[in-house]
Amino acid sequence: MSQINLTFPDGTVKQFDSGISVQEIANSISISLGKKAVAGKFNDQAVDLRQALVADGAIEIITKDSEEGLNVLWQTAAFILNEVLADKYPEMNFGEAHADEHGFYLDTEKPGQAQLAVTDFDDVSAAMQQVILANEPIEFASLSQADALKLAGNDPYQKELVEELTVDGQVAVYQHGDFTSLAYAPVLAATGKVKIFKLLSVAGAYWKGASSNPMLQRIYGTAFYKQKELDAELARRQEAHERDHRVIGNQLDIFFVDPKVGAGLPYWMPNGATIRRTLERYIIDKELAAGYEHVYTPVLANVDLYKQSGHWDHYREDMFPPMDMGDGEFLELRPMNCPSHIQVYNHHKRSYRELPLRIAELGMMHRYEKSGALTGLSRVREMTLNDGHTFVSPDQIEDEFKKILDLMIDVYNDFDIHDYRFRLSYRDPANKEKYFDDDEMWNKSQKMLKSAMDDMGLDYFEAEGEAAFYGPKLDVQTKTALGGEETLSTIQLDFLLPERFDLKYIGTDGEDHRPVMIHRGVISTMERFTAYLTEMYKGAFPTWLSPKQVDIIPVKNDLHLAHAKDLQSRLMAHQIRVEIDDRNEKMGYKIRQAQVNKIPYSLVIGDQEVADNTVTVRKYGEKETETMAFDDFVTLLNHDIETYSRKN
RNA sequence: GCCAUUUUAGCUCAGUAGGUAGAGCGCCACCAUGGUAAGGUGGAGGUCACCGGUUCAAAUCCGGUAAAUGGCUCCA
Repeated sequence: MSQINLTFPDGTVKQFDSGISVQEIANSISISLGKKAVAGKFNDQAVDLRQALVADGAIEIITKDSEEGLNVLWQTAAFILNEVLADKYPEMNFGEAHADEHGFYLDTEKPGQAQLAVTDFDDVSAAMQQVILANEPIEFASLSQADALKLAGNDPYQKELVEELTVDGQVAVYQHGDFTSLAYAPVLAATGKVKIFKLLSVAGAYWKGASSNPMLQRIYGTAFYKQKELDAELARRQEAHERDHRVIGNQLDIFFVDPKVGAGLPYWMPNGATIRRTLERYIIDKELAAGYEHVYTPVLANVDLYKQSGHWDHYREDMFPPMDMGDGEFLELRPMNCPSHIQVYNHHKRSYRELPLRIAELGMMHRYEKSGALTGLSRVREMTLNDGHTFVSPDQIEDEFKKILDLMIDVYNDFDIHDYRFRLSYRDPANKEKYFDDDEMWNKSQKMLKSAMDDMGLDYFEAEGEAAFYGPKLDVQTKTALGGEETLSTIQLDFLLPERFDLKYIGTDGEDHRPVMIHRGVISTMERFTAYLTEMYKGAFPTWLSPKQVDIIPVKNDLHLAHAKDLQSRLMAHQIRVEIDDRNEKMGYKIRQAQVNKIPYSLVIGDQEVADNTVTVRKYGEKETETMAFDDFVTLLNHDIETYSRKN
């Protein structure tokens, strides 16, 4: 019998008889591993425990309690869901079943009928429970492609999947009773191994993720070995909901969107406006210190400007339609600020001595986002971007790129933002028509970005098809409360617009030269950044950002209100945002209100405080109070604000 | 834009089977009230998203529109 060499994760290589199964390999290592094993990984590809191995390669055992082990459980739950639905609705078509970050999903289609709905979940769940209780083996088998196609019947999606999953004329499948499913990924060996599951929601999803394809009905669910784990997952979802900036934005009166005015056009209430104004002042000061010059440019411009920039050709579906002024002029709401800043650059003849020239603006722009994409403050149709365009000579690109990154990292530290990853966003080579057509430019600038990142020793990942139409980008990717990934900051290299607008500077040689543009946004749009911070802080903004910073609570209005008012005006003289709660309510009630509204500091003022010129301070989220001299409290506040309440 | 669901008081939600609306919180008033998470009583507040249809009668049934939510596609 021939032998194969298998490499284990720790690097050791062992020899086995060809045809050995993953389960047998696990057993050979230890009895406990054999028991805990739920699947294997062969050359980084998840495989069933019963898979026979006949070639050399890297092997890894996936255990029940690992993250990948959970995927096997989810895949099994999806298999059972698939089986139950196929039994209940013989005419139903099925797409792939998959595990994702928090559970599984299965794509379904009832041709020409009402699709499966949440109201069907009780019935379907009950049927799944029966399959689980029966606890019968799920067989792992291999069919010829012809047999598999026969089983797929009239289901167009299954037919396509059979073709895709065929290897050497054979298709791996799982079978339980009369039901056969394609093996998309490993499942457990028996239906009873799925202990706790829950169907969660339905949603539309395009077949193969292409909007030109039919839309299937996707059923989402999750499963665990223990009820406690499911409870924890449901609690996590609840916590995510409570963190959602739309929920907090409503509770704390930060913003609203009025359908009368228009979808995606948010109103900033005084609390939100205070946060925004604080952000704007902050970033402008940072930029001034970094050598930027701020401008104001119009949100409307002649459509010709965007024809010249290329937005008209490459970005039109995201733009509001032009306004016909009736005299041959067409005005366009700008979707980006770059052409405006180019006009600023071009307003004077420029010398190499002026470079890098850094133009910045809190630039308001309008993009016609698809209705289904709009989300609270994080995806809107009118937004103000912390925009900046740096014009550099080619030899200054790398240095300027690093300066911008330094600024970004500095700013992130001030906000205590640490959970993010860098993405190098390239154009999609298979889809070149979406981008400006200049291979050399793309290759050159993509390489340049990568080498600058390597040079700075920063971790990043690369993504094709994420570039802007005019050039590649470095994006900073963060997570929203609900788990979605969003771009916060971005730095983009642009060799194209300088060409299109014929930008020049006079070099040391007295000749004209072409500058390069770097587009950058550090704190994103005011809208998205506010949404992000709201979720990150869960509405408990650090003192410097908090709409209300201090809440003064007189113990008894008759006796202490006058003193409270005196304290208020003294704090206001220090630019502190302070309110007095002089309602006819008990103290406990007012303390509760201050906590519910997440005000950083509550001050209780009674006889003692009036007599000693002290304040009794309760910090948000803490139960203890501290009585201190008023002046010390002012010092504490100022320190808090000056350091942005950073933890480090 | 697409699929599904939803839309009732400022907010969160009830409203059973068609018979023209309720609660809690908030707001207002009065009473009570001296130390760290909800004192009491009363009151105001709603074209039941909008338009149309079925019906003697529609918050409730049907159709359309808009918006929101969950996803998909697309993006700061």
